[in-house]
Order: sequence, then C-alpha cells, then structure tokens
Amino acid sequence: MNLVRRRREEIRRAILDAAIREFAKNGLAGTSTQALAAAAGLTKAQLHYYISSKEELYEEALHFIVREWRTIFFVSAGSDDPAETIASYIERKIRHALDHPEVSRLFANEVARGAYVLSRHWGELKQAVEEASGVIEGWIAAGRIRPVDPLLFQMNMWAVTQHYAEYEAQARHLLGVPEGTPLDAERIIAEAQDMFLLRCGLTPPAR
Amino acid sequence: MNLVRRRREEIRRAILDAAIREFAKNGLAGTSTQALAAAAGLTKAQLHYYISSKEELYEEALHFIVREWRTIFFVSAGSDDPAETIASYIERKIRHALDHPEVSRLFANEVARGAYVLSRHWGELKQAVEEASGVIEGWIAAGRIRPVDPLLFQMNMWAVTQHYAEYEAQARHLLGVPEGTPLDAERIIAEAQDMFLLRCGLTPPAR
DNA sequence: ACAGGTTCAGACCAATCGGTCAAATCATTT
DNA sequence: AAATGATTTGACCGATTGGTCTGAACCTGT
Repeated sequence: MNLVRRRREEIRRAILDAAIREFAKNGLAGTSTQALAAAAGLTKAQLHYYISSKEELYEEALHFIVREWRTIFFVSAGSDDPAETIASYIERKIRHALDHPEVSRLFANEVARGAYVLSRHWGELKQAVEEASGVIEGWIAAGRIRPVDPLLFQMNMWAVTQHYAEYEAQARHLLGVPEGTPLDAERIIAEAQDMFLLRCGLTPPAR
Repeated sequence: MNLVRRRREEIRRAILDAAIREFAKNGLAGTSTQALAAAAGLTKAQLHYYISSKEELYEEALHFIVREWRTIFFVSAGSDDPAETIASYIERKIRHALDHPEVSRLFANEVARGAYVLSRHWGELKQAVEEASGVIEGWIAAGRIRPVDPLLFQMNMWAVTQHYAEYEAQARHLLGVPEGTPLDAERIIAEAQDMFLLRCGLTPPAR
C-alpha cells in the first residue's frame, strides 16, 4: 500500500538526515554505520536493509546537497539590479548557512579532502558559476558596477557566507553567543552585504 | 649524545608533519594510527614509542598551529597606516593558506566539529581578536576608515583568506589550474585586498 | 484464515582499530 | 669488552569496524 511506501520514504529521509548530520561531524571515515543507524533510530542491520554501503550513502548525501543548492542559489536571480541581486544572494546564502550548518559543513569537509566523491557533480557547479560570471561581466561592461574579478568575487561571497556555518563554534565564542541561542543573522548579513556592495562601488542600504 | 637528540627531534617533527597532513585529510576519528605511522615512515609500535595516544598527538598538532599563528598573524602589525596594515595581513594570510593548506584545513575541521579539543586555547585567540578590534575602533573614531563591525570584519577576512586552503580543490577546478601547478597567489591577494580596503573606504593600490 | 512478500533483529564474519609487551638490536659510555 | 640505556620489532590484546545471514515478526491482498 502507499501507507507502506510512505513509511519507507520516511525512514529513507531519516537516514539521509542522519547521514548529513553524522558525516558532517566526523567525515566519511570517522562515521561508523553503528553511529549512522543510531542517529536514524535504527539498528545496524536494519540500516543495511535500506542502504547498500556507507560510501554510497555518503555520495547520496552529497548529491542531495548539490541538487538542493542548485535550485536555491542562482546568482542571476529575479531582478536585473546588481545591488538587489547581490544583496539577496548573500541574505539567502547566510540564512541557509545559519539554519542548516550541517549541510554546509559536510560539503566543506568533502571539498577539503579533495572532493574526489564530489568531482562527478562539478560540471554543473562550474556551469552555474560561469553563467553568473557572464552576468557580472555584463554589469561591468555596462558600467553599472566597479570592475571585479568575477570568479574570485563569487568565490569570496561563497567563502564569507559559508563561514558562519563552518566556523559556528568560533563565531559563537567570539560574539559571546551561548550554545542555545541563534547567531545574530541580521548583523552578519548587514556586514557581508555592505562589504560586497562597496566592493562593486554600490551604495549599501541605510541601516 | 646530541646527535641522538637531533635524530629524536627529527622523528618527532616528522610525526607532527604527518599528523597535520593526515588529520587534515580524514579528521581525528578517521585517521588510524597505522596511517599516521606510515605517513611518518614508522611502524605503528615505533610511533607509540614517541607518542602516548592518538588524541594527545591530535591536540599537540592543534596547539602547534595556534602557537604558530599567534606569532605570524597579528592584525596590528608594524605600520600605523590602516591600508597598509590590512593589505599586509591579507597578503601574509593568503600566502600561508596557499603554501600550507593542510594546516588551515586541520584547524577548520576541528572548529567545524565544535572545537572541543581546541576550546582550551580559545582564550588567547579571543584576546588577539579583541586587541585588533580595539585598533580598528581607533581608526573609525579618528575618521581614518569607514565605520565597520570590527569583529565581523575580522571574521570575514579570516573567511576569505582561509577559503583558498579549505576549498583548494574547488578553486583549482573553477580557475582551471591543474593539480601540479600552484594557484595564482597575486590574483587572489589583489582581489581580496581590493575588497577589504574598499569596505573601509580606502583606495586600493593601482594594479 | 492463510499465503506472500516485506521488514526486522541477533548472532556472526573477517578485518581493522588503538594500544601493549617482552625480547631483540642498536648506540654509547666506561 | 662489558655494561648500560635508548630504540625497534613482531606478536599479541580486547574492542570495534563494515557488512552478511538466517529465521522470526509483520503486514497485506485474497
């Protein structure tokens, strides 16, 4: 029945969530199937009924993230206005990093290791980045923004927005925010937006 | 004799290097003592003659990094000129990231995991950051730079400079730089300097 | 009520884990 | 040359690893 199918999909979803959380914490090699099973509320044998191997689950989790990001973050979004486009991208990206830090951390960990598993999905990533580069170059040619290295500009936006997920523990400590309460998203977004807009010779919104 | 002592220190240094490399790749849990020993050119038993446990070696590696960084990176360096201070910090930081990416990666990995091992050394880090915040606030008060969130400004510099170590694989792919050749340090430094100087309302050097 | 497949759990596998140990080897001092 | 300490070695420990297998429990359509 489809009640059975729904239950199965719930379990698979729980496994994927657990995988992202656990792999983000200790990496591929550092995460045991035991720990994965426990985090998903299953026994080890039960987990292996749903997945075929740890490596495959790892790759599936990464693939899931890439697919999700591809649909959420596209620099050339909506408006044609450079300031609005950049500001909106940064806001969305930082909010995502603060709300789902494990996702960003898993991705970062994989890239830091050399991204061998991820390399299969790099084609789409490069394509998206080059599309955005085109948009930015258009802005420069039209004199709408100060000249910028389009690739590095994007990488730096990525660096800053990801940072608050990867370095959450450090940010907490430096900003004096205890474990329970969330980081001040507005403050972080404002500073990041100001920075990248000023880099482009654009006027940041009054605060 | 001291030839014996030198030999012992050579081995300990080889172990530390191997530890940084291996821990950076697979994290604490994901790195076996076997792999550590092999990377240092020793047998497992021999390794345990020099270290007492994997955890302790891990902590030692982290402590080494913090100590090293404390002496290399001090934002309030040399000159009193904001532009020069910022530009020099960024250059030093990015060169270090490109030359010793494993170091940055190990640190990032530990922080991403929650920095439980590192937390002991966070006092000194916070102190250094707050000193720098004082310097920056002084610049703002004197009207020498555009108002900035001093803490977030520093965190963003950290984010960008670290990024080219942590995301080296991605940067290689996007910039089209094959595995053997180094990334273009000048290009990366220039873009980063422009960004942070413009954020402060300062004029970047002509290129 | 029963047959059919789906899902589950416990025992189990070889391999590897971090770490120890005693015996052997090496280098150095006397 | 004998004695002494510093190193190295391979065998070994119990625990845990990723993964399998079997048989029981559980649904579900008839």
